[in-house]
Amino acid sequence: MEKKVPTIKEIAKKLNISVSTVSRALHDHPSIGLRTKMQVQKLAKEMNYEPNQTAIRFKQGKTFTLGLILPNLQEEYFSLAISGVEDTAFKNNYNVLISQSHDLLDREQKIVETMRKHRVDGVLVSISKQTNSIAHFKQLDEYNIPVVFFDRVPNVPDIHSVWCSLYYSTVEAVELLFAKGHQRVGYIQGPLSLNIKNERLEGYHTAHEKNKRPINQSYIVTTDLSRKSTEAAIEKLLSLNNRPTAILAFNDNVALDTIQYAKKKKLKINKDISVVSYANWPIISYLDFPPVASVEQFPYEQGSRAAELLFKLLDAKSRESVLPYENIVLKSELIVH
Amino acid sequence: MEKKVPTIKEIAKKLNISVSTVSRALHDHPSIGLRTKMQVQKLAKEMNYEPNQTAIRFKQGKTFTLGLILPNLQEEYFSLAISGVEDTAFKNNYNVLISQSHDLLDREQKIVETMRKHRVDGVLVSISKQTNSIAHFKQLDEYNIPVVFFDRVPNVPDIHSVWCSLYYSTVEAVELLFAKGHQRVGYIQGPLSLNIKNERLEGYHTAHEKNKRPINQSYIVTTDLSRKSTEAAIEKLLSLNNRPTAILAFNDNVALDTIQYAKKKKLKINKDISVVSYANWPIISYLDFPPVASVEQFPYEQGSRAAELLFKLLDAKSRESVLPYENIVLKSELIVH
DNA sequence: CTGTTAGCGCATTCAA
DNA sequence: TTGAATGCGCTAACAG
Repeated sequence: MEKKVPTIKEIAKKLNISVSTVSRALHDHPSIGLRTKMQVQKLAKEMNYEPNQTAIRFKQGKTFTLGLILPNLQEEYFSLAISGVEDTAFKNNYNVLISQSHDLLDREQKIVETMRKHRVDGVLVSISKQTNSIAHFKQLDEYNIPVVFFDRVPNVPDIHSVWCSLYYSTVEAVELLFAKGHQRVGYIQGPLSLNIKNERLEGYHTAHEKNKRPINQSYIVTTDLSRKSTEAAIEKLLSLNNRPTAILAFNDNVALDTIQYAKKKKLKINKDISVVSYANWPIISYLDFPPVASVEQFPYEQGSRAAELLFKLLDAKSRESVLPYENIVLKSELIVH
Repeated sequence: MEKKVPTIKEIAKKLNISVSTVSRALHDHPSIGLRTKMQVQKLAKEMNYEPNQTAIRFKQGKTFTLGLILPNLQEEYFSLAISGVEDTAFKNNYNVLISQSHDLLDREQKIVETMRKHRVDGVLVSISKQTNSIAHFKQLDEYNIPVVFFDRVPNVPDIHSVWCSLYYSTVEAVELLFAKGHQRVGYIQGPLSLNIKNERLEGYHTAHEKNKRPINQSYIVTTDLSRKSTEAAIEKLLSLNNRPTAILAFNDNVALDTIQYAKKKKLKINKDISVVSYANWPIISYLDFPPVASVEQFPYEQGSRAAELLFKLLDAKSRESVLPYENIVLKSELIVH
């Protein structure tokens, strides 16, 4: 009942040749006679021979698997990144082992441990919002497992990374709001751990400077991304004497919470208050009053570029060479709705 | 620079004992002297010994990996299912290899091939909407790789499956609409391939019968789940003389398209027309006019139950026994918003 | 209670 | 151009 999976040994026996010849024939080794090679390949196909991956992995000391650590899978943003990683991995005949940190540092640390034990060949990671040290990733160096950070990248030197620069789009976004006549633009920033490359804030500043507008520090508030915290933040903004008429929200999630809260407070969206946001979820097209614009960060491309970089590192490693740290920066785009 | 990973051989040498003794000691084999066992375990810890998974996989002829095939990862629904599968897999020290069929039959077939080549120990699948034959899954039987279908389950005998029954919730949903005074309830059904266990339709019928309402066949329309098709379907309903005042939508996606289209046609949601839907996306809480109710299908639980069933099958297999086909049916719940 | 041995499937080195 | 032999790390059958 169980179909027996053939091995090179059986092919060898049937053809009365040695296993090494079979192995070489199957790999198009140059020093194999055309006749034998053809014979072997023909029989292999007939017998439905398929190399035993577990054996190869064992022999090569590689798993042909890369670990992908994400904060979560719920956000479509990350699931698009997965597709980018998977497509690239597939092209390289690699598997992807996905794990969610659920934005918890200790889970992230455990995942790294698990992946190391499973001997993944390399790791791609978008860090959790609690991650304030990357010691657990640095530890992988000792095992010669390369790591590429992407999207959510820690602000430390000597790492490989791929991320999307938000600076120019942010300037553009704030200037768009100015152009629409908004005098006072608030900014709801995310947790500091995710803000280390504070490009949103820099862009916010630049836009104000370029347009000779003063910055009111009370227009800048912070959320830890929980709904409650976001509501507290927006509440702070709305209760100001001269409250902002437009808001730059850390991401679409924050934007949604902001919009909902503002509506609850009887504010008319896009009239009393406008929102610009980051991420560009497809879902926002279903909103009655969507953000006026979104900053697209190309998660699919970030994922595939990160995977490509990782394969470059793996390739170098197999040639016993070491590449310098590389930091790839993509450019975001402002999408006006 | 590269940290050398110790093996049992080295432990054995250091203690002047044999590798098999080390192996047994590490596995708490009963026939090992307490002293030696302690010694071994102590040294192993000191040396940071970690068993080489690739070697074990090779030796055992197992990958300790299960394949998970999903239509896509974008829908939060499926990402919750992933979490259910992963948590259960983790408890069993298994890895999960995830792939997306993107609702295409040929991709699904290729994925099955790939997973077989990678020698996954078992497969979990929620079929694509094009899947009209499960020959590619049946083929896995010959390799003794068990398959569990879940959520989107084909309507054929002799399979293992886990799904969520929608019948009672659908009756409840339609009766809720009746109770709210709706005389005419339309139904936008999905593609036939996903409708084989037509529980939505059955529930729709039952509710009408129970309440002695005739069924108007023109109130039942079909979408292939693309936006265009959904719009055509709702257009059909809205252009009827006696158009429905409430709609049962195949899922939240269809519900969103329906609501948006109705708004475009200047209908007041929840007044001129109400919607009930399946899936209960968190996102709908952000809508100004969400569906009046949703049928929750517990994707996380479906995923974990499916994984548990698969492990039961794997366990039986390792004992050379074969279990009868099992079909686990969960019950959906109507969530009124 | 412990050691010896064999072997999983494959790639590869060395020898012919 | 091909074959024989080796070993990757581990488990388990068999022997003591």
